[in-house]
Amino acid sequence: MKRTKKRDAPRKSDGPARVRPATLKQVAADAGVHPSTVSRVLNPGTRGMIADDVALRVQASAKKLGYRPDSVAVSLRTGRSRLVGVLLPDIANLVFPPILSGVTDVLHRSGYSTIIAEVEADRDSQLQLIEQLIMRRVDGLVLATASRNDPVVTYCIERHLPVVLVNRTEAQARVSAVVSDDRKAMQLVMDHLVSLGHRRIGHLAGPATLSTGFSRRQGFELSARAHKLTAKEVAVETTVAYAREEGVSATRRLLDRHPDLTAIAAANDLLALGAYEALRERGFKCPQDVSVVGHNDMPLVDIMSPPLTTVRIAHREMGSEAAQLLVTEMTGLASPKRHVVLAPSLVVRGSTAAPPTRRKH
Amino acid sequence: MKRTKKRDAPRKSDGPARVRPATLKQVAADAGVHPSTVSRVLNPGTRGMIADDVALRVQASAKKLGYRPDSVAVSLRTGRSRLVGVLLPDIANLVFPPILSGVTDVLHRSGYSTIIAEVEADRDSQLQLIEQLIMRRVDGLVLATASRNDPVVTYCIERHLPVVLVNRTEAQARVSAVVSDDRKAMQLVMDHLVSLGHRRIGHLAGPATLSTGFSRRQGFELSARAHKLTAKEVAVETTVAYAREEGVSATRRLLDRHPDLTAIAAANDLLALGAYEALRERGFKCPQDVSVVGHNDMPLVDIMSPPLTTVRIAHREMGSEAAQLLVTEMTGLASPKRHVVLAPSLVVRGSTAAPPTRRKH
DNA sequence: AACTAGTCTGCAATCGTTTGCAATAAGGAT
DNA sequence: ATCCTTATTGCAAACGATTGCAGACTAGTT
Repeated sequence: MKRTKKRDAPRKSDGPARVRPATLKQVAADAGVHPSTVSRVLNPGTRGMIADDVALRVQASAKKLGYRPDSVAVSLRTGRSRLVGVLLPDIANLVFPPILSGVTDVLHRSGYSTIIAEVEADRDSQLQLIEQLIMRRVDGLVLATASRNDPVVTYCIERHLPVVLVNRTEAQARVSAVVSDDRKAMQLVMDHLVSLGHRRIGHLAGPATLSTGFSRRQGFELSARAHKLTAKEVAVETTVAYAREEGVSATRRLLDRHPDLTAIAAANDLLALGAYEALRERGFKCPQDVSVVGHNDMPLVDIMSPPLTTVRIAHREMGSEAAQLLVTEMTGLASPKRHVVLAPSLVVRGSTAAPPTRRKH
Repeated sequence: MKRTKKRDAPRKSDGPARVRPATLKQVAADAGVHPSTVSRVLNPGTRGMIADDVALRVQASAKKLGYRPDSVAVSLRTGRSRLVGVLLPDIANLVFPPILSGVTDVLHRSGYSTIIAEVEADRDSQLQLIEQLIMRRVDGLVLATASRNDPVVTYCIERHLPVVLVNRTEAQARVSAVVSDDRKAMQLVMDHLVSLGHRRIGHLAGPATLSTGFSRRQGFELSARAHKLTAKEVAVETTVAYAREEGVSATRRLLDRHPDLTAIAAANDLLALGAYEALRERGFKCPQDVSVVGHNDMPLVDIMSPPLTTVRIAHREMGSEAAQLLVTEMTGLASPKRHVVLAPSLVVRGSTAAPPTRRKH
């Protein structure tokens, strides 16, 4: 008995045979042309090379067979994957979902898929993760994790991998970034507090390694000076992470050192909520005794008691803006590193009021 | 002048030449062996085929050149991508980040990357998205979006694509799923309320199309019957989405129909927070006049006023469990569809108390 | 001494596209 | 009629890995 060299696919059925969609070759066979012709018809850039009648025939076949290009093969051949990596410090932090949402929305709209990774602060694990993403040939990266001096950014620059920073930026301006105007934000906060009559104001600063922590503190100090607050009137306590417990302990320290302050400007809503706890614990009422201001206007702070006065940042827009930047940067061409600074706004709610006329002991 | 056929790579410099890592062939050349040998050395499964001395030499070369397998090429050849898709209804919903976190954690640990997509309820856009993921040859899917009768699940089954549902499940049990015991949870809630002395209890039900909405309502009704509450004593209002405003309006309707109820069991924390608002609006105090119970124990509900009594679900564990299931399912072999049901627990806080002895008018 | 069995490694095809180059045909200019 | 463009399509080589098959060599058996 003579064996045909190759009938169809021998298809050794290892497990449930995954149903594969039609391939270029099959479409070509159906339309009676060469695979390359099909490719050219289907790619907008080369569509013009092919005569209209042939193109129509090919498109018909493609539609008939339900052809979808295999993006893995495309990636291999072209070297671009239409994948971008998004690195987040903490998915569970309420600030990031809107950013992420904005990022993925724009990217999907531009035909990119996103690989999302939550990374620890640990540098080595970060680099390892980037390695993996590069292995997957991501076309670009969105970093929401940048510290003011970030080795990951350096690494990407060396690898010529397009990167956009979002929310946090680094000290040097080596790559594009989209951030909120943190200094300006603190100015708004201070203007508000001072106009209410506060002069003894404390600041719960974020980590100094992050641009948000650094710049907000700077904003606080500049603004304090602008309002001619003395060194005795203002106080700063630094935290090592944006977390409620950090806010609690930092507020305690603040109150220990300055028992007579009448307002606290926190670098972050979670810190502010921590302040709520610490104040309650010490028997202070907010806002009657001490006013509190947060930062970020994250979900639910509007229904705390008291509703938190805070700085609103257009997080979603921040994300979509960053994605937009990345898309233009990935399409090659010149890359004029851009820095987009979004304007924050103050949302006044119930946690700020005029300071008490006399300090209760 | 004679042109060398191909010196190195002609590398037409379109933009900044992306730095490519070493390839198999280069390692092979360095070690003086055939590429296939290198492949065999580096893949644990075939490592045994190669003599130890050769293997050592190859490994040395690989390390020296910093070789990393190109996963795109691997995908093309093997048909598996080590990518899984994760579909979420709403990244900004505080319930999903912990789930996501659990999922990605386990998957990364197993060498998978995750493509995360936020999808609209719209079925067509969902299917289109799945199409895209299949195009990318994802090895499996985690769905946090399942409705009780979900076309996406059907689609995946037809495509023989491994799927695991998380948090929400479908009415039939065609695929593996990890969910919380929603009926049991409502029983805990009702036991708590009844033991406090409540009998006139309202339920803010979630969408009936979702297993959570459906089962929690069912749990409520079964439990009411078990406690011999009459049809007049209990009331249910359905919402069309898990959102605060929905909670507000549904609570209004509930109070309109049953002005004398003393407790509200919500199918979700956001609905419960909506109830807070509606109650305040009508001049009812929680928990003095009306007790409220939520569901999910999402972040921050512990510092609301009053702190919300709610059902705690191990969301992160739910995610990691689901990922685990998916991993075993993706490794092929037999796939014994499993249904993991996690036990919920009641967290009693300040929003529940004994009913008022007399109803204030 | 010949034959069989067993190790180890190389060969070459393949996954599904894209793309430089060559080939063909048609049309216009001379 | 010949030559040169120009438009259209096919050919075949990549991209970087995996893998069935076969060849070479060693060792063991009769």
